[in-house]
Amino acid sequence: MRRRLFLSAERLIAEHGFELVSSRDITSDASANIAAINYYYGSKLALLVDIFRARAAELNGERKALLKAALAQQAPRIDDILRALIEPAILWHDPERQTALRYLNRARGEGPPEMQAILQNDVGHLARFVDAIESVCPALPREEIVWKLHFSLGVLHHNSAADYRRLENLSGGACDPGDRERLLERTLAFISAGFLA
Amino acid sequence: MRRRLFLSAERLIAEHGFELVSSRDITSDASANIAAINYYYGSKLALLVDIFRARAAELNGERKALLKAALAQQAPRIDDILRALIEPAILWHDPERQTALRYLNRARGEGPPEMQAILQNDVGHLARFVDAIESVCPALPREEIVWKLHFSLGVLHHNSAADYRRLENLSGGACDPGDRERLLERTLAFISAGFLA
DNA sequence: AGTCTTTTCAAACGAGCGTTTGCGCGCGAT
DNA sequence: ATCGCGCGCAAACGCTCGTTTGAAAAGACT
Repeated sequence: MRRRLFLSAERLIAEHGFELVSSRDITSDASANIAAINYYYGSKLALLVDIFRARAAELNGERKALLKAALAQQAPRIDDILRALIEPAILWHDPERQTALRYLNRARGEGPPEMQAILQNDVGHLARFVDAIESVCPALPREEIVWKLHFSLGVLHHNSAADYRRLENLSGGACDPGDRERLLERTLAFISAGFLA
Repeated sequence: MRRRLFLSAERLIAEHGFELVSSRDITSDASANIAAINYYYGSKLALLVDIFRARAAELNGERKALLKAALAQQAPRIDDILRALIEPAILWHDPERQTALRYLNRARGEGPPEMQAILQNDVGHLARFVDAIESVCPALPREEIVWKLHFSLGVLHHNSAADYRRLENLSGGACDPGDRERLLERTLAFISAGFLA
């Protein structure tokens, strides 16, 4: 039942957003009683933060592993490092992980203040990427690296369903965000160019 | 009174977000009665959409004028076009316009569905930029231009107070988002490089 | 079988929300 | 002086929200 609440909450919020999903929506989707959320998680907020922590840890774990592999090469290039940052966030495409990604994306923008505080303060995993880029491009001042990483995350996070619908309206359907492999290459090309400028 | 409600709603929402500001917050900030919003605007939503439309029109009007000026040069470069896109959104720094910017930024992420629908469908002003870039770089396929414009808007919109606090946490205070002129140049350099890659 | 713990359930609680009501004030025009 | 009207106001309405309650049901263990 705990797990069912977790998955229902995650899926409903990924689809409709944090503001539009009530405790009653979640418990009825999970075929549970209204009181179940408070019984298992203490509060609705605690459930949502639990989901957020679990999925963020999963994502950052993959990033960390890819970064380690990239740095283990004998001559790592900045593309490899940036790829380790963005690949999991673009290529997760089995249904459960895609849902998890949409949940995390929403949490960034519309999540409760407690989540936003975590996002602001937990920068350890990003600091690893700053260090990695510094080791590969010693000429780049650290301040410059942080700024460009900030811009790159802007590109990466600009990936909500609403953003895509605008993209398709603008291109008359020529741009297909469903082709994740090409999206990854396009994104990587764009931000790599920004770093090498 | 209409104007007072407009400005109070805009300022409070820019500061605290759409979800945390109630009709009672707005009317009490404007020294008005709780019924004033419905009397002057019909509903709270109508007021918020009114604010959104007014400020978006103001912003896009400035962009349009700058774009026209850029294209009037005898040999316009892509930097000039991109600058017309991002300069108003970065350099507005008198207090009222800064508030307006924060309101618009929030509307993009946490605004009510009606606003998000406008953002998705009103792409005319962006189409002008696609055309302009096409006229300057005829070699770039239109699909490519739209993708890169999409990425550029990602960089531009990654500008909330929360994003900046993370940036400062990550850089140990070395990055100063308050220096708007430098931020403009940094941003322009990053996205221009992406277009020329 | 009996006891104790864990889980499920219907019902209600209190608070906050956006909105509506209906009365009365003040002011300009007749 | 009074009528009409735009406006301001206190109060209440109906609704949804997250949470709590207390008892019934299910399960575990001796």
